[in-house]
Amino acid sequence: MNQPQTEPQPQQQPQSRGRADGGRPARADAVRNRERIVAAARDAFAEAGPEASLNEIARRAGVGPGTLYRNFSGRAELLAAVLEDRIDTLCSRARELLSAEAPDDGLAEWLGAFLDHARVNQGLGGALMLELEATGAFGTDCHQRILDAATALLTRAQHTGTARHDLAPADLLQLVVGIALSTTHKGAPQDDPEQAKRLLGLVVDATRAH
Amino acid sequence: MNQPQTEPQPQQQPQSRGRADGGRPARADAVRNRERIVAAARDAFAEAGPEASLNEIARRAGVGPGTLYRNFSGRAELLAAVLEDRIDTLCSRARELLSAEAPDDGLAEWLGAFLDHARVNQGLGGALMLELEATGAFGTDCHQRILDAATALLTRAQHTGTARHDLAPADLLQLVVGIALSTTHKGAPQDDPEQAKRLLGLVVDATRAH
DNA sequence: TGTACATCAGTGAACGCGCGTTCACTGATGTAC
DNA sequence: TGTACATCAGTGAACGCGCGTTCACTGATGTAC
Repeated sequence: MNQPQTEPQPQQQPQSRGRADGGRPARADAVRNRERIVAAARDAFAEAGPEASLNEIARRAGVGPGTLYRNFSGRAELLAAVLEDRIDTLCSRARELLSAEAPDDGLAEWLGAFLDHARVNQGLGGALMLELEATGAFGTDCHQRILDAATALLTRAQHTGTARHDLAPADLLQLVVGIALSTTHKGAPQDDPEQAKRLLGLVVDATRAH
Repeated sequence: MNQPQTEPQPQQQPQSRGRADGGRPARADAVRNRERIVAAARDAFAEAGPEASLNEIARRAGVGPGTLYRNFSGRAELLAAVLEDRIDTLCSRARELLSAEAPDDGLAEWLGAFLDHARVNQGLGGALMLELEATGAFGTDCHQRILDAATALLTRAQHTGTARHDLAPADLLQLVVGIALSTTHKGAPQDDPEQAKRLLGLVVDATRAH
């Protein structure tokens, strides 16, 4: 029934971007640190996968763990930051390929790019994109944007190319994510990009009508 | 230069099977506990994936952690014990299907069984089988046996069926493992056996010559 | 331009947690008589 | 069959570890004058 005596003031809620919502421009060192954290996270996720230690990421970025938490609410948000520009790249690549000469080839090439993307971070890129983000706090954007890109390319290949009509974009993506996951081993003994390419080739073949 | 004072005697090295190498038959409670540990591990791996807590497994089996270590050198050996009879089943199924009427169908059906197997334990079954075992202490048996089964069925489908000849058994397995991995989500939000079946259908289609 | 000040990002020791693993001890089991 | 004994499987508290996360404090930065 009684209020806590020492209200420790909220503090510490993660800011949205480079600029505080209300007024002040962001401090220079704050911006720099945010960038360093994202860069460290990119490396760490690529090496150790999506479950890389957050303390380790902070250490690599040369900041205290508290600083990481001031900038990001947790792992999911950090992942999203890392994935964001990768996804931007994929989406604009899709836009280019939509005006490619052969729709089938455009689809195939984009799937190759998507596979490369999904294989970084030990396939987490793809896996979390399809899953964590859907439940994540910051919106379903990433997942949806990739799905939209795939849908556009596949639809075109179905209408003016030779892609089979009984194929859902989500299934196609899931299959490629599977290739990414199965070809990036846990402890990274040796991954095999050649095998990944071969497997993608099989999947691409499977998209053609009979 | 001086020897350690209290040599704590070796003790505790895991016994091979139900019978001690030298002489004595295994004690009744020892056999019972081993079985309970394997059963608990089977459940735990299925629920929490291959990284399920070993202490938790011991707890479920109603034994102390030390007992687990008396019976198994560690996670890998425990996994192998769990996988062993699953793999036995797959191999004998393969033997049956080798005399199936339509080689293509035999291959397709076995791949379905393999997919089911790989999806249990959150795809670990497949993943670790293809990887950990190769480096594991107890032999490359599991991996090799699965590969042999797949090779036999695929070879037959290539010679007397319609399977394309430029397809390696290992690639085919890897693709199916990928499906297993990508369709069994991390936190098990909802896995979707239907999607897994659809994806397998696509892969099976991809095995047919043009 | 130079200085005083308020803001708020950064710090990092510390917490609680569950993990894998060990080992001195206990006691159930099977054996010998 | 009944009893004494030796073996060795089982026990579980304890260890060290790294994790995610917190928060009282410090001090760099940008602003106002």
